[in-house]
Amino acid sequence: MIADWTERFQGTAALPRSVRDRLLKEARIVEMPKGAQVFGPANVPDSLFFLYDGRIRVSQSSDTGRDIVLYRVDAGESCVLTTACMLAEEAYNAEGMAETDITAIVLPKLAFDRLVAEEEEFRKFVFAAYSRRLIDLLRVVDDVAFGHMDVRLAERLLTLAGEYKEISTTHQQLASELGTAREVVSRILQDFQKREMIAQSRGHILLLDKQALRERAASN
Amino acid sequence: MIADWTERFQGTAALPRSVRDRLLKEARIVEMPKGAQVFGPANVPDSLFFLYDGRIRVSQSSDTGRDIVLYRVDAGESCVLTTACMLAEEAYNAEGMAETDITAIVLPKLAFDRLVAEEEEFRKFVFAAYSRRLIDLLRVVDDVAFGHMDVRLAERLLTLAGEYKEISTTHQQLASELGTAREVVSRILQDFQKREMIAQSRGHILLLDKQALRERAASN
DNA sequence: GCATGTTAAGTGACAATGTCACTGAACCCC
DNA sequence: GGGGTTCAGTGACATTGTCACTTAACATGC
Repeated sequence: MIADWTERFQGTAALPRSVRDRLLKEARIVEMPKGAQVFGPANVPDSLFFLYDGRIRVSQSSDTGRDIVLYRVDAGESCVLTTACMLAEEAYNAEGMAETDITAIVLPKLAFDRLVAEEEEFRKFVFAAYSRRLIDLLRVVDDVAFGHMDVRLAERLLTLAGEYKEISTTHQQLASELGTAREVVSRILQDFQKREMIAQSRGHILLLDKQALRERAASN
Repeated sequence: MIADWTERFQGTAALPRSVRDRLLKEARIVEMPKGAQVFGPANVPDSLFFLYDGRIRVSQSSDTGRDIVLYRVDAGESCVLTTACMLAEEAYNAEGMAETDITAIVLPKLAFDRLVAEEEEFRKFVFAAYSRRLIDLLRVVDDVAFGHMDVRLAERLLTLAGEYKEISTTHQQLASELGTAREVVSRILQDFQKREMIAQSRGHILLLDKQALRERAASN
């Protein structure tokens, strides 16, 4: 159980005790299992989403069946794309998917609006969240429009591995990260393998030479 | 001279007279000639930008010299990317360029913040502006990652022409719209020409068969 | 007029990426 | 251990990106 989730968010931790107590009453705590769709074209929420724990992957699908990951929402962040979707009339096809089991705080639209009006700290938090996502998307556009696939893949491998050396993922999943086709990922990974930067087995990739990958990720 | 610019914007026209009068005092009116850089990496504004008249093209540049247009800001809209840029620490490389002579209203950050706090109408306007841009960027990502160049080019030709039949632009400029290379645009336009969808002369494109272009733009 | 420089557009070769249809390999489960 | 399923490898080809170059259109000064 969660004692006081308002501790967890930069935008709420700085608020006066009275406001936070009100929030605790008004918000709902939601848990979802890994793999659940948090939001999507058929499932547009009407509230603000704070991610208390876990990670959400926000991706976009083409009608030809290819996917691309736009960004990830980590614990402590809010997911503003949902609020954007509320306002948008147009059809769009972004979806949020729970990448781990998640715990989220759902704040009704009305409470959200009042909070934005009354609390400067919270306002800053919300605008920062929007800005953060705009910047994230600028980065995606830059990568997709101008980046080379081997560079992007090297970069993504390092990100996904974090401090570890092994990644459990399929070529198809990597392709869906980058918005490309599986065959392209296979080709590039084979090249990486030939250069002994990685080793592969079904569903697993071992990063043998992170330094070389970092160099590749920084090149071009 | 502008009599009362608050008439012009959805977010300000609905405000009480007293608030609008205060705005008229606090905001500054700025004019810029066609071709001027409204904002950019070296020129980050610290205020909210309302575009009163004209049009701004927001584009992103790669370090290899290619460009892509992200969206356009029309009269009556605000440009929130500037506010996003304020908050972002990271280097980004989007720039806003006056596509016509423009007249803009510059609202100091402080006045902006107070307005967001006090006026629900204005708040709605600001959030709608953010959402609009997020959606625009989603569209760009979708196009670049999954769209075919001939389709995108046909679409862009129709948009740029509007109700007219002729466009005055170079292949290079079209390439910079779409984030591709001039040679690619030349190739595709030659194909369109062969099919008698367009006619070309140096610096000009005549749309002969808009219907065919629309079909191409809708295909794939 | 004409020479000259500049910008726009065309061209061919090649590399990188996307698409398709298929094969082979690893894993799962009974 | 057989049979189905998912994952990865392969070759052919289409599209797009890159490079180095040529040709054409326009602008300017004489």
